[in-house]
Formats: sequence, C-alpha cells, structure tokens
Amino acid sequence: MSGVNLKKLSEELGLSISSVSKALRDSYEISAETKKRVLEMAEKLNYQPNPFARGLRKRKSITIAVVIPEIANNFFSVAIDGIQLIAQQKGYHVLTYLTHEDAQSEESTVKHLQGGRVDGVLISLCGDSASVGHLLSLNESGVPIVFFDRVPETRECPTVTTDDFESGFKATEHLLHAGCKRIAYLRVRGHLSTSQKRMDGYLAALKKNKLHADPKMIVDCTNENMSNVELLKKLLKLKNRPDGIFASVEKLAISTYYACNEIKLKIPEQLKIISFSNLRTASLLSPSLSTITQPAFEIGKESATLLFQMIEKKNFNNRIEQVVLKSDLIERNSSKRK
Amino acid sequence: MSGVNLKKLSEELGLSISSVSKALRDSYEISAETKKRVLEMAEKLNYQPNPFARGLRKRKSITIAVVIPEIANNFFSVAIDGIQLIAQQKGYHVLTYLTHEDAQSEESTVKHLQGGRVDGVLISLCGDSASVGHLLSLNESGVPIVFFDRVPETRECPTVTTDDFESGFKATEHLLHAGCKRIAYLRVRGHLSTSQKRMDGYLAALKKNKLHADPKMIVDCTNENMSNVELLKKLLKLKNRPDGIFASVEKLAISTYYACNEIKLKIPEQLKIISFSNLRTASLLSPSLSTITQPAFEIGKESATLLFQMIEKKNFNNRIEQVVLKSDLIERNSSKRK
DNA sequence: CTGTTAGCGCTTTCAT
DNA sequence: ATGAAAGCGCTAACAG
Repeated sequence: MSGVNLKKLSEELGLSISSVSKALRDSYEISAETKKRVLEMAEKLNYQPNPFARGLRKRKSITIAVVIPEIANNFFSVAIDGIQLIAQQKGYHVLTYLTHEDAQSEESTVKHLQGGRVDGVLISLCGDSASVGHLLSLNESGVPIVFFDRVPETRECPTVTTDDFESGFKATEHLLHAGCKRIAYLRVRGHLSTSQKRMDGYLAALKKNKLHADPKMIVDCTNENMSNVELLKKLLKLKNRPDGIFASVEKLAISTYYACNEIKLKIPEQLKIISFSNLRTASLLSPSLSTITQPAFEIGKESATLLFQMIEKKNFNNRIEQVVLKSDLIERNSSKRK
Repeated sequence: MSGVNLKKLSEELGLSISSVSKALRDSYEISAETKKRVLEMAEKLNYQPNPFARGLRKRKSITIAVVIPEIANNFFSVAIDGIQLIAQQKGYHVLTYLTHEDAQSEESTVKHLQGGRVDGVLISLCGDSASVGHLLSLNESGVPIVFFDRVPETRECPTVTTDDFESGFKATEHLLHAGCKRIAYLRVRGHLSTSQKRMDGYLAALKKNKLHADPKMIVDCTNENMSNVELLKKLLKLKNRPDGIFASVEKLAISTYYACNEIKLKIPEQLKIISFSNLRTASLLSPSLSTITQPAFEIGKESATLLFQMIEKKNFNNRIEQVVLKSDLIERNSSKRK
C-alpha cells in the first residue's frame, strides 16, 4: 500500500478528512483556496485513493471483466484491443480471464465475478458451454452481460456478432467475380450454427448467380492436415475439379496449398482460393490468398460500448440489443476482379 | 451487488457474523457441524465474498497488473497466456493495460496502480519510455515489479528476457549448416540494444566458422516495404550476392520474398532465408521460411512466477533476479540441415 | 466454540 | 465552508 491516505493528507493540511475528500472531488462546498492547497499536497505526497475503500463505499468497481476462450488468437486479441480502447476512454479497468474452451473453468470464473468485483462482463462462450445458468445468476445479481462472437443459441440476450451469412455470400461472390464457375466449400465437421450460416451464404450466392450447388463440392474435412491434403488431392484430381476453393477455416486453406503443391496445380491460375481467417498477417506472407475476416476490433469496440450503455443506464433488462457487424473482405492479387 | 453478505447469512443461520466468517475460512475455532451448516447455506444463497471489503481489510488485492505496449501482437498475447496460467494457479486476478507505445499513457497507467489496486506488476516498456521514475515510485510504495522483454537499460531490476546474442548466433549457424557461405544480415535502423546483440551473435557465428564478415552484407533497411524491396533487389543482383538472408524482423523476410519474386530468384534453391518472428502461424503459410522465435509463453510463465515469488516473500529489494531464456528455432523445409 | 467490537479508507449525510 | 460521525462488508483481536 502506498501509505498515504486521506488521514495523512488531512493531518498534513490541518483539515478534516471529509473536507479533504470533498476538495479532491471538487465539491461546491469547499472554498477555491482550500481546494488548491489540497490538490497541491495530494500531488506532492503522490496521493492515490484506495480503490477498495472507494469500491466498498460506492458499490462500484470501475472495472469490467472480459472472459474469452483463449488469447493467443488473433481474433480475440484484436477484440480485446477494441475493448480496452473503450474501457480506457471510460476510465474503467479491465480484468481478463481465459477459459481455454473449458466449460467448467468458465463457470467457476463467472462465479468469482459475482461478489461485486466488476460492474459488467463481456464474454465469448467456450465451445462446449452447455448451460448458461451461471451467467443467468450473475445477471440476476445485477451485473450486465454482453456476449460477443460466441453467443448463447437458446436465449435472447445482448450480443455482438458477425453476419455469417453475409460473410459466406460475400466470399463466394468474390470468387465468382474472379471468374470461378465451380466453387468448393471446405468445412470442418461438427461445427456450430456459425458454419451453417456461412454455408447458407455460399449456397445463396451460387443460387443468385444461377449456378448448381453440387454436393460433391461440399467437403467435410478433419482436424488433421495430412488427411485433409489427401482428401483435397482427390478433389482436385476430379475430371470436374473445382476452379475455386472457399475454405471455412484458415487451416484448410493451408492444406489446399500443400495439396496444390503436390499435384502441381497452379495458384491462382488454375485454382483461386479464399479463406475465412482471423490472421490478417498470415496473408502478408502469401500474397495470393484473399481472406474474409471478422471485424474483430469493431466487435470489441461495439461490445464494450454496449456494455457501458447497460452499466450506465441500468436498464439492461428492458431492451435487448443485438448488434450484427459485416465481415471484412481483404483482397489479394490472387483473384482480383476482372 | 449480489445482495447476500455475511450479515444476511448470519441472520439466516442464527449465528454471529464473525462465526460465519470464520466458518467460511475453515477456522479451527468453529465446530464441524456449524461449518457444515454455514457452508450449505452459503451455497444455497450463492454467497460470494465482497472482494473490496476483503481487500480493504487485508490490504491485499489478489490481483496483478500486466502493462504492455500492445496486445494484437503474437508475442504479447502468447506471453499473457503464460502469465494467466500462473496467475490462475495462484488464484490471482489479472488486470491488463495497453500503453500503445506511448510513454505518457504508460506513466498514467502506472500511477493509477499506486493506490493498492494490485499486489504486483508485470511490465514491458514502451519504446520511447525515457524515464522509469513512475515505476520507481510505484516500487517504493511496496509494489513489486518484474520487467519482461522490454526492460530498462539503465537500471538493475528483476527482468525476464530472451538471449539475443544466442538467437543471432543460432539463426546464423542454421544457415551455415544449410550450406550458406555468404549470409546477409537485414536490420532496421535506429533500433535498440536488442538488435545490436543479435548482430553480435551473427558476427560471432561467422567468426566461429572462419567466415569473413563483409560490411556490404549488413543492410540497413527502412520501415517501408517498397524501398526495402528495391534495396534487396540491388543486393541480390550483386556479383557477390548472398546465398543466405538473416532477417532481423519478419517484415524484412517478406520484403525479401517480394524481391526474389521480381528478379526470379528461387527460394530456397538459390537463397535461403531465416527470420526473427513472433508469428508462429505465419510460417505455416510459407513452408520455406525458418524462423527464430522468442519463447513468449515461457517468458510469460517465468515473469509471473518470479513476480509471485516477490509478492510472497516480500524480499523484492534484496536479490535481483534476471532470467534469460533461449530462443526457439523453428525449422522449415527450406533449409534443412544437410 | 461462539460473540462482540474495532477498524481497513473512503463517501456522505447531517451538524455547526 | 468545514467537521463529526456513520457505515460499506469483511477480518482479527479479544472476551466470554
């Protein structure tokens, strides 16, 4: 502890504690001259108010929590960047918690947030988050919650997400405009509603351009690179091989690179690729890969902004805001529009 | 606030507040049966202790702060991952602050930490951090500080860093073992002592292998990609052109790729490249790029571990620990050892 | 084994 | 314009 508190300040100044407190908060009850003296002394002694005493008294923490599955991930770290920006503007502190995709860890984390440690929570659920009971109880205890990116599917609540349908649509149209006639969609099995919506976008784009959606062009991949490469080699050796690939995960774009390399298929001349990605930097090294990216920074900013609205207005039970943001298409020289 | 506190619990149980408090902390003064009753009621009412009241009373926050220049950066986000791991084990909360490379922002952040909000601070200085006065004052007020990666150059203090000399040495040897005879070192001007040490490692590796260190092979680059590409094209068109490139920043490796592409120089057949990098994932897309990487996760873990030692032992003024970790060499198929 | 009490540092009424 | 005093929820000494 810093050792210098209101008591010490007041002794030093020959004033009462309460006067000093008021002076520091610029109360109208205090004379200008006294204020000046107090401020100077506070500066001199390097006084910093004790946040615990203040928090206890005011029942406010000036702190929010961010709960995410992982941080060593470009999407989440950029989102945090946006969150921090807004939090800093508001003068709030940010506690970060990682669940590592573990529902139990998520639950215990949320539980710890209940004692009044934070004024609000931003959370992106972990994959196997079965129940949201712990979050309900937190919310009921008066802590507003905003979900971002990974949101509960069963319940109405404040959310900030990306428009997955639009992402899928936009990515597919990008390939179509680049001249592709036969576009494969690569997905990983057992995925969330997110994946379904992206594929709906893909299908809608095909339909709009009066193209047939061949089920053979929808490829279920695994999590293992080598087996995916084999799968893709088979796909790319078909008589009716695709001339465009839409990878729903960046990893699958990489597998495609390997496959093309092995069977000497030229990118982008013979095959154009677009990939979902949260790793802007990756495409730097591979100038031929266009990517469709979640607006991570915007998502962070919007979530935090929404949360602060709820904190300040305290009306978080009434109107439920659901913000949906458009994805970013980052074009590379692979598949420039003709 | 959750609304349920010790008072409510005690009323519900017909016990005194202090008995409940003791029971919850498993004090030997309380009978087993009472403890059981209390625990059950606490569970039932979903009691969570108020961290501010406890912090105020115990003069302890169970919280540490992490102050970093940016988070949308693979090194720092992975380092935070390591920090969080240790903090979670210790039951500590983690506050994160971003300075955005702004010395003033760093200073005001540190100032806010002085009131007892945290029990310790992990910090990586921003580039233009001229003075460390604010940190001294924080430390003097009893808050232990550990510096990681970007540490003060003028003062003895607890640090966790990467062995830059070893990094430079190891990277250069990697190229030598891959058969390179003439290795260029690309650096960006006006850099820190870090850069110098890496180059010392490069020079030492050459010397050890009885190779001449040609000053023409040490290239000062800018921050602008296109001008670097021009510079590199000139370098690679020399009669005595290098057969290996050691890029001290990942960006420069990318510029090299562009340059090679323009003058039709084949990688890795005609030119092998190794690069410093904090972006493990980038090399996934470019299988021919070997990288030398800071052990970010380890740095995070080590820093946090050291900080907790200081917090727990309270002897942070005596022995000053300076941990130096080895970098990781990630080999790709570009320049496999012969 | 349980209860009473003081006080952590601050804010906020209520007096003066 | 200033000060006295109560109390936020908790812990820890001290009584009983």
